[in-house]
Amino acid sequence: MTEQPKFAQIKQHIIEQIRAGVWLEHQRVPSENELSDQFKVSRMTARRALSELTEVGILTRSQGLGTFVASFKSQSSLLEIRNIADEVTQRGGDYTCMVLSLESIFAIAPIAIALGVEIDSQVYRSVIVHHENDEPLQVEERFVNPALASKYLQQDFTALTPHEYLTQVAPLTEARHTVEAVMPNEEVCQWLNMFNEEPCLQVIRRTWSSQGIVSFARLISPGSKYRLGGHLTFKK
Amino acid sequence: MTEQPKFAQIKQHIIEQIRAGVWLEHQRVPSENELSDQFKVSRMTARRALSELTEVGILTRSQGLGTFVASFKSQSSLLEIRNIADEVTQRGGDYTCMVLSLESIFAIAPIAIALGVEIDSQVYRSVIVHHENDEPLQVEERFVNPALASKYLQQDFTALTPHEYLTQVAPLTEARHTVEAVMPNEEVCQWLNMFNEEPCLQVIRRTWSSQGIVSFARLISPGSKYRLGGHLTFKK
DNA sequence: CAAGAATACTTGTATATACAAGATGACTAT
DNA sequence: ATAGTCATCTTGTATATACAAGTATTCTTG
Repeated sequence: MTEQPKFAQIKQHIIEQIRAGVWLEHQRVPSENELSDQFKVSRMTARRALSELTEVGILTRSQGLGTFVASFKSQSSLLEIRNIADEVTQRGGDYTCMVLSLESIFAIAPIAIALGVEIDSQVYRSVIVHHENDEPLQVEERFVNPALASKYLQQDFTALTPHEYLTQVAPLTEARHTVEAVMPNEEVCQWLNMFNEEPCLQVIRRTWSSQGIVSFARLISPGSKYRLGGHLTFKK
Repeated sequence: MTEQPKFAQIKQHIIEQIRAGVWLEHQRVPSENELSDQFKVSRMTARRALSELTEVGILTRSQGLGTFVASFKSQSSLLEIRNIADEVTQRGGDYTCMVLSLESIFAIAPIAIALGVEIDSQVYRSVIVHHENDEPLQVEERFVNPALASKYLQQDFTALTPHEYLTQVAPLTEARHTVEAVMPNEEVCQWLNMFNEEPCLQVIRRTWSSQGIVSFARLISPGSKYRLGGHLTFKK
């Protein structure tokens, strides 16, 4: 093998198809036999490509059925900022949300840069407060690149969270986030219904699709009500 | 195969040896041929066990040399609270630390429970402030189970961080942490040399070895100086 | 003694083959 | 028409074999 090994070439080909949006979430990918025909390799080699991509969570397989593109959700593993609606209902809470703002604005410099668009161009902005048992739990301020989600302003986010909607219209390929402790400003205090000042956990998250930066979100929660958890272990 | 497949049995055997502390960090594990002799399987089957454990970060392999138990560090992947000394030096900063306290105390209830020992029994406690360029960056208050690290009080933590020392004397098998935003109390303000109040990022971490809970640590950093980052992507 | 070659180990890649087992649709007998 | 069977697809497990390539030791040769 002068260059890359065959199984790696096949892996790369599969990833490219997914990144380019040719094969979408939950869609079937070629079977071991199809791949081995197509790439002129043995079934075991094609199998290796599929298996390794499965192990890192890009594909899922099921005996008798086939191999499928995994949902981006499952990618996330540890530092996933889980869908807050799921998180609340999962622990038996009552989840509601309020859309405080849903508009088109002119991007000031820091937002334009974070979204990779021109300064003063139009971008979409939403402000949503997530509640657990009617108490505000998290405020989500999100800026969206209109080129990649043109119908963002027409959505009903009490039914489908922005993150869920965006993963549908612009399949995610990458996400970065930072976690920090901040003091809420007045606006945030109002949104979260906080009377006395309290430190907040702020997650900043930017998401990419194959066409570019999709959105930039600030998720702010009161330190007393929200924490992130992580868990590492040896057992497989 | 009536029960578990052979490669899974071998994987389990390897994990057990590591959990039990029989095979330590960076130590060699049996080669593919040795395993295939021992378990009466083909080399490919033994290889599969080793490869899969490598892919999840439990082992590392190197052509011509052999297969080794990975360092627990590399386990961590995303939410790893990286060794702060490494983190600072890696970004070109000057790392120093001060040991403010290193003592044996009687465990009050919450600490005893977190460590899984009797209330009022003796536990070790250390308070260390980590500095970057002579500015305090993080305070680490740690409680240690003396049964699993009896010589903890004799260590020089300016040379080897507590986490590094503990992984040596009690190989880690599991870690849990939570991240939250808190307001520092007076003590912490003093430790971190903070004059005006500022929200802090607090990481609580408990670590396990095969013999039980090793330690319980609170890592507190000023929100303005420290953040956690995460990164998810499709490319392998 | 020192430099290089031979060797014996290791992991890495690739193939061909066999059978097991889950899923599905078509076909058949009741 | 419905229930069961069968054929055929899929992935899953397991083996035997071959050669490539990296590492370390030993042996040979100058």
